[in-house]
Amino acid sequence: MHTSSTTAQETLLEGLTERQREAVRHTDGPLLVLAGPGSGKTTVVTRRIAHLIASGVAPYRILALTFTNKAAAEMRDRIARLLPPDLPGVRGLTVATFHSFCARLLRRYAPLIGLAENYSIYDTGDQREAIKQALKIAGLDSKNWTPASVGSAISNAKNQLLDAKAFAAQANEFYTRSVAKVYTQYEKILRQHDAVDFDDLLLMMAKLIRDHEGVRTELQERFRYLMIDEYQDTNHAQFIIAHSLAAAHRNICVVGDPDQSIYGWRGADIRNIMEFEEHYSEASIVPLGQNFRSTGHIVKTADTLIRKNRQRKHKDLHTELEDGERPTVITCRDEHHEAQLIIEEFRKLREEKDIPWKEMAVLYRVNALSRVMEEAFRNAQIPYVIARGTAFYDRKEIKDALAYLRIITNPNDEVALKRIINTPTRGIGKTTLDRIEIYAIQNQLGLFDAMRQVDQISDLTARAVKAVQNFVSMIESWRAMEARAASSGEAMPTDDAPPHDEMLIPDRREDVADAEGEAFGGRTPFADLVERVVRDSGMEKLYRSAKVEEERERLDNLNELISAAAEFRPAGDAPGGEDPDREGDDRAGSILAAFLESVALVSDSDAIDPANGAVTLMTLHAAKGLEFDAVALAGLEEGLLPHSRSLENPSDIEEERRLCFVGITRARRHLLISHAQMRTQRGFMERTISSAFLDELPADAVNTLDLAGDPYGFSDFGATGGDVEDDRGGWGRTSGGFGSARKKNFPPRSDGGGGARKRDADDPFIDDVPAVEYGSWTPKSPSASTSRPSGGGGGVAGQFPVGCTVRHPKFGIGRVEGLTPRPAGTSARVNFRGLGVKTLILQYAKLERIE
DNA sequence: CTGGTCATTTTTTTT
DNA sequence: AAATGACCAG
Repeated sequence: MHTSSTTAQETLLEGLTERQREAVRHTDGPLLVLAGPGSGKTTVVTRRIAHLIASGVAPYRILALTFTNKAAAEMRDRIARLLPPDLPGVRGLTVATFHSFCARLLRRYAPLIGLAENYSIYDTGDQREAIKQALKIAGLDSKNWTPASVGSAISNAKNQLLDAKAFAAQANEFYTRSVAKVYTQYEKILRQHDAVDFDDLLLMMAKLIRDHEGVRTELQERFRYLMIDEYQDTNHAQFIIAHSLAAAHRNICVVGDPDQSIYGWRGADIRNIMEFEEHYSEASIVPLGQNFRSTGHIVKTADTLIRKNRQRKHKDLHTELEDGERPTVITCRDEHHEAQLIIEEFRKLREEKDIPWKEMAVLYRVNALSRVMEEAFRNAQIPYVIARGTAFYDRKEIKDALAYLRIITNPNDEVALKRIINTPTRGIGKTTLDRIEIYAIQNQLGLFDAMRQVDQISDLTARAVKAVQNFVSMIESWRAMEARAASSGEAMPTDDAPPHDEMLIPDRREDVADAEGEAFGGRTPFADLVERVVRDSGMEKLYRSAKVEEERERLDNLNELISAAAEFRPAGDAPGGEDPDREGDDRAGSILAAFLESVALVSDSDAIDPANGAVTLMTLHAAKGLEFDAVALAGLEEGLLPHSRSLENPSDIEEERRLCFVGITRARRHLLISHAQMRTQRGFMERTISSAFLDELPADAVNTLDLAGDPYGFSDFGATGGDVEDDRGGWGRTSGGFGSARKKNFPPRSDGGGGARKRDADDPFIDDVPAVEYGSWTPKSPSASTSRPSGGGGGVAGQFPVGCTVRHPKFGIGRVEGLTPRPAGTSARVNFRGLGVKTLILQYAKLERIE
């Protein structure tokens, strides 16, 4: 036993430098690891944890905190690989993000602080809604007070651990006093909704530890060894949480690099890492300056740049690798040219150096730059992925579905409720909602409770009452279903029988056939619930019958959500328990709650999947912690990098410089830095000024190349009209974007890039051309997309089948392209000559069928 | 009540 | 350019 762990310990030191070993071997007491880029930080951290375990520390006594789920997952994974697979108790190890750690503990200790266990987590969008409401109540004009600016003021306050009361107490200027008013209202709203925002997770956790000695000692008892990654990015609240946890045993190991602190705007306090030694005078400090990642010229470029920062502790950055290729700075004409040149370069690297696409990345300061890049990569037929992890969960249909799910667990989540109360439309319009709200206020009820008693509300049409009642009982039937699932062993796969239930909509399995497909066999009651929601809510029907392809794709996304639900397993390492061997399955809430929590806390960087063979496009922020053989750093222009918002404050400029430093140090061997002379911003093409950072790069380590006059930028889009070899791009002529013409003109995309097509404004053949002159719909091409068996259209619809020609008193002659039955009456999409498509309600529109 | 059109605005970065 | 908010025909 002892021998085996001794050898295990030795194995863990293999292949490390003396410095690295020092960090790995360290066990007790405070430790600061200053880890420069590419210095083997993750290796050191994971081995250190494995080493602790090998030295006899029980895994459940260790807590490692990161910033992103991806970092946590990777750490967990790498630690697991360092340990014998059968080691007992490994599952007790807690590796989590700050936010998810806090979220779970808050759930556990919710009653102590008067929080509902089933609380919702408000994302930025939800937060915005709540703040809007707060602004209204506080009586502030939303003209001068944008939800965003107030929101960030509130966020700053929360990061400083100032709650509304504390903030108000120290607010003496007009501005802060106003913010204080909104803040107070906002908090009230959150509490009424049983909701917390991201900052609350930290704030409330910090307060919980501070104010409740029992909790504090319990957690200190359990987590004897604390590890914090990316420590330079911690804010004050996180600082307090970490140090309260460590106060008793002082076994705190923090790892970070002040030069990579890029989250100051989010409240990260670089002093946390700079002053670590002042907080822990007995701390050991291990600087890791040797870079194992990048070749010499790249390291020198990065080092030279970062030395320009004044507020900085000097750190020696060096490499023993060969000098390698020099980074190249190129000047381009405009953003299109820039994208072209990057693509040329990547192609060359692939062909000549055999570098795979997945080892290449394009980095930029702002997401807005991704559009042009994306388009260029698509046209060039190079596989690419955009690191937008939230993108999936940002989709309207997904947000809607999640709002439905939220309302199941938390009836007081009114932001969710309002979002979906009439989506898809079910006849609960604004007037109805207003009346319900008034009733709710008069009777001191929550919105949902008010809806439960709609029949008590005067002035509502019978129709509206009925609609509301249906809505309420739909939600309640889901709730019943969820409760049943929760009580009957939820991890069990279901037998195929759908839970029998008071169904509002007959459960037609055939409808679902294609929703199942791949998820076959792995179905869980929870996935069934999600599916039910998608179906009962009417979303399925809505999108299935949509006429636009883009809309119909939303159904695929919803199916993806169902699959995600089927695969979802709550994180096992719920912290806080007393039982060492417990497998951590002690979450307070249901699977549903855990799912919603995990979904609320995903980040962009979580989505980066190294497995796929594609070039990665992402922001500099998202790139932190990653590395690639080849990196292109785009948009090195004043106003962009450094960003215009940072120009006033010298310390903000330093953060921009660090951002640039982070970008440079992502590259292993090839680095291309670009700027364009002209760039389209806010719809206008403007002249740019090259970034001051470019002048700070070492002249002897980089190549500079002015390609603005370069001829081979021809490849642009302007390739007007006639470019014969490009027969796939020709939007225009044949298609004209009407009728059956679908947007399939682009080469197939690897990833759901889908939309964002661009009109070629220069093409004389499209736009403003009356659709009728283009014969595409004269022949009876059974335009696959629009033909629908007009189901349930009812009376009038039969007279105007899809494809027939009609006359409208005002719009003239047109052709019916689609019919959509709605409660309000069937609507028809009619393409009128010279006017384009209009949507008309058949029963009102005075249509006349001709021919 | 719905959905289109028109007018107005834009904090970049993210848990 | 794109996304939200306000307004009116059907």
